[in-house]
Amino acid sequence: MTELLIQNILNHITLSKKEIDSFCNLFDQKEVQKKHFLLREGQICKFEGFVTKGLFRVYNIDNNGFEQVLYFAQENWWITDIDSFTNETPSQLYIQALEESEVLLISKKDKELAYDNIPKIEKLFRVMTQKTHISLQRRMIDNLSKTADQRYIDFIEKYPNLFQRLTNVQIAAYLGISHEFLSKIRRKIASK
Amino acid sequence: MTELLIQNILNHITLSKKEIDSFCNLFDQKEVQKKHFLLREGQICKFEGFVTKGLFRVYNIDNNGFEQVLYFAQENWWITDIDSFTNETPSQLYIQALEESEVLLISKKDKELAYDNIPKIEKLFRVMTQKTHISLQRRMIDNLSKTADQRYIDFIEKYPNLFQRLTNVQIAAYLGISHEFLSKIRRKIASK
DNA sequence: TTCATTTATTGAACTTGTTCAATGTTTTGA
DNA sequence: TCAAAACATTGAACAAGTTCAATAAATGAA
Repeated sequence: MTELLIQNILNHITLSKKEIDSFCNLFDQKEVQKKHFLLREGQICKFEGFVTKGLFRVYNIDNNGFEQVLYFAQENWWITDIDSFTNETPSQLYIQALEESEVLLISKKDKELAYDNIPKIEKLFRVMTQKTHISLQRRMIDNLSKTADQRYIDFIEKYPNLFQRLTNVQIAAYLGISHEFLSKIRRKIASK
Repeated sequence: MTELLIQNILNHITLSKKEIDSFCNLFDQKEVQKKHFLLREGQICKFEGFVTKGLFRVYNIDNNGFEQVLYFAQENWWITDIDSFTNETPSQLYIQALEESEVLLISKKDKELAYDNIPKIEKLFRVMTQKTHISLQRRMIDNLSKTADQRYIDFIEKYPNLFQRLTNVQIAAYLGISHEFLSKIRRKIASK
């Protein structure tokens, strides 16, 4: 199912049929079982992926064994550890399927091939990286300026769909709080 | 002084003399007095800047009037509100000189001109945006997983130079804590 | 120089969020 | 279908970080 991928690309830039085909052919489809990993800490992230089905979490495990979610990726989202992928260094992150999932994967070599052969691909990833950076910038500001209560309310409003599909443990790991405290926030909100 | 800019660009990609010249000519130099602003909340950020002298802070003011620093930019750093610049929407941020400073500014129009006329410029900003995104991703993980003590120690180690030039009020606003609490952290560290 | 402003420190009371342990519920996999 | 595992909630004690007010030191502008 590259139809979703094509739509996603055309959403960012315009490409000819030929260009689209030759780019999309660089991707391999992969099915990932629930709870299975696309990436583990210590591995070098050798792919960039586009989710066509299911849901992933990209997370860190800190020195005390607690997990922090960098982001969730559902259908139509891109997924990678850009740090490890770009610098070819061991990743600090885990990427795990939270549901039965499917991704289209492109290797670093093929991606660089595309940069060289299809000039607009450079623009595509320039624009996409800008957008993800803008999102992260907004999240950074929110994390610095808002209380956990407000971040939780914002999360539900911004990602109503993810809210349905995630457990509170996962949402708490994204908000940067313990799941017990999230439970208390939920009670407080519910009692209003 | 575009020499610093040229070095910065060549650090990311290779360009011919001609390409460098025609790109660098798109920048205008501007001097910014200490405490003066390059951007204020509500304005649309119409520039991307390269700092050749001095030091800036890019910060948010939240609903309670507290300031949070998104990043500092000293010599050899790029500076903009990428959100406002890209989407041409009113900025939520302030950009202020903390010292007598100088920047080279490029407008959105001229930057897009460069994208069209100098193909490698697309790669330049793709690579640069990737790098800033990687930095922010690391900071996000650190903010989610580390205590204020550790973030302060990391800051000193990572930016010894900025540490010298900044007040504790500014550093606290970057770490996301009150300056009083930073003072208590400093005492604790000093007493060891 | 001097006076005002900004910066840094401190303590006490307070708020936000964590930790731990217990309990009940839901989901899942064999 | 049934036992195990994961999930959600709660309370109590605790730790991390804030707020406010007071004081002293450093800086800056006239």
